[in-house]
Amino acid sequence: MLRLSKKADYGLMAMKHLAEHAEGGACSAKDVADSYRIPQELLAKILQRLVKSGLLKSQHGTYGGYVLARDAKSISAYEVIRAIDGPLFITSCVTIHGDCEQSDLCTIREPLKKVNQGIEDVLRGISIADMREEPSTHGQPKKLAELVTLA
Amino acid sequence: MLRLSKKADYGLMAMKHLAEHAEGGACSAKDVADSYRIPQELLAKILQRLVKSGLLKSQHGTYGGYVLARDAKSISAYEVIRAIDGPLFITSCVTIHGDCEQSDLCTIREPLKKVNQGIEDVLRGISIADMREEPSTHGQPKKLAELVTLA
DNA sequence: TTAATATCCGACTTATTTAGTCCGGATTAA
DNA sequence: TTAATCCGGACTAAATAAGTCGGATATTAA
Repeated sequence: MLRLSKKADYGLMAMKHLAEHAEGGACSAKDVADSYRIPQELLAKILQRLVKSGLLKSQHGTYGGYVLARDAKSISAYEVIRAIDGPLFITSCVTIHGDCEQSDLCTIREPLKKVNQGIEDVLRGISIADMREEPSTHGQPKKLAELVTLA
Repeated sequence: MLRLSKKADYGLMAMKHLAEHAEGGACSAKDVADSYRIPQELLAKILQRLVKSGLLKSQHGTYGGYVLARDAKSISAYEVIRAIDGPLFITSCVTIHGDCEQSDLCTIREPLKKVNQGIEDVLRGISIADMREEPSTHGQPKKLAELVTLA
């Protein structure tokens, strides 16, 4: 159903949390998990992946935890999601390993690649910092206009 | 992983097929299934949902089958996907029934709603007719530019 | 009227993916 | 040394998706 996994959800929440608590040192996985009632062990694994992808830095030991590796403005939702859930492919047809069995029969792969690119662009266009903003007060659009070209 | 279900894939393939075979009367589920090696019974159910959603018309009996209910240009990928997979929500948080258990704790719902809208716009911007076009020959963008406004 | 071809629809099984748990180990600060 | 923390693999459980089956109804051709 084109839904984000819970892991990605949790990851985005954690990233946002870390962005908001950038002052005051690192946050532990437990801190974050408790704040949002996320299973601690699960969140731990998610944060580990974000470290391996270079989006977070970790600090072992007492008073250790995680901090953003870069400025929140420069980290896109796309990067977070991709780090957690892997490559983003809207089609079942197209995978890392190449194309599906029905490859020569599938006629919608090319068109859907463009849709895929469009969605990727949308996700690239929003940063962790953007997510701190409160629901727009019906003013003019606040930030950026993404130009997505189809077909 | 933000992936389209196979059912949605199959549905789009079938819609495209029907668009290309609009002349020459209805196509049966079997015809379409055989063309793309889709399990016949499965495709049948998908086509039935598309009928219930008003995207296809069906004809019982010998030489019966399915035809598009409207012009291929006026049917968007979004409509097809939604008919098959139900409402499109990128967040796990937001469902038909309202918000998730962590509602008051979830801080990313609002930002993601905008992303969701952006993706919806991308999918609304491509029609079944658009999918007939062959991979672009690196010319200028062929069709439409979607303006997606975030944040 | 009968036979063949279709759609229709719900229940069911199986496969795959996602979510969550568990445990032992390594690192660091007090 | 001890307590807090990250690390990472293996595992189980839950949820979803994919596919199957059986029977009913509608339509057309012979």
